Amino acid sequence: MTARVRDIRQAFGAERMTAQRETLARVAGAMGGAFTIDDLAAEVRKREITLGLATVYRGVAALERTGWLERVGERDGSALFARCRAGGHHHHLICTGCGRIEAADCPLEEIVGPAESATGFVVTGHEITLYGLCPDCASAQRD
Amino acid sequence: MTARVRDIRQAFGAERMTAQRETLARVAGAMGGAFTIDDLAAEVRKREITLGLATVYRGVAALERTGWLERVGERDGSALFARCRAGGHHHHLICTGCGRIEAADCPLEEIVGPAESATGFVVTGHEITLYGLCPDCASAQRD
DNA sequence: TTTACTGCAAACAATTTGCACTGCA
DNA sequence: TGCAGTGCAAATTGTTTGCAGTAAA
Repeated sequence: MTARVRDIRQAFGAERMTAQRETLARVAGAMGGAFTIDDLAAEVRKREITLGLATVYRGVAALERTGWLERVGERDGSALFARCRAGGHHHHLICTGCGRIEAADCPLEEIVGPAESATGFVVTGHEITLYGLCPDCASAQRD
Repeated sequence: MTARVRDIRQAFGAERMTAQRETLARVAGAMGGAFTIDDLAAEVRKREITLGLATVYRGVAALERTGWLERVGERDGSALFARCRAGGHHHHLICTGCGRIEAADCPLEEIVGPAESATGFVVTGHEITLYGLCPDCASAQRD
């Protein structure tokens, strides 16, 4: 689950690599689910490392730029990010209980076609995020 | 397109109706598409009416509570709202050219069902946004 | 040596809230 | 009349930015 060294090295693409950025990529890669900037900063702090909040924001933005991280939605007004390894076109299911994230297939054709003909738009991209409870959290809630 | 009197009366459900709220519901109902709080406030101002910004926020929240308005996404960090047909699921198309937004019906079940059975999640909410070019921008781009 | 990255604090923008006041029901 | 709704301004909150110092390349 933890990101490998090769991944970390490539996380920032052609941009400059620093100790802070390595920490950022490493911790983000080990988060295991969707996380906010605050979650990430807290996790970094747990490792006894201090990073300026602005550095975290800028680092995450850079990781998003290279595609290493993906913005997958929002929670309580904060942006949610995740390292998603699923290849190809897909969307995300985010567990509102534990932040766990799963990839979901995209029923693109069934949505886009009708939408285009109904509105005259030419659809070039889209974003679909589903929120819910993963099996564990769902069963925990039933107790 | 303009909301009828009956609609306005029911917009706030059992909550108290005031002159400000009537204005709010009337203007929101006449917006024709998605709008931000700011758009709405500006439109109200055009009618030579003054409403406190907090009143607009609280009024929109109330309209959302009753289902009369729906939060449909965000633009430049501001929440986007729209008056949508009650009950029906739908998604939105955002024009990357001019920012114009259109709503279209959406067969949500076709996304949620398969996603739930594939992952074991219980889906409780969703965010769907399509990006593309509206007819005007699409033809402008061809020139 | 160049200049991108960092940290801090101040700046920002959207939204919320406290409080006294007003006016529906 | 009572209490929900209003208006203002101050407070919050997530995020961005200016700037001087530090360190990759």
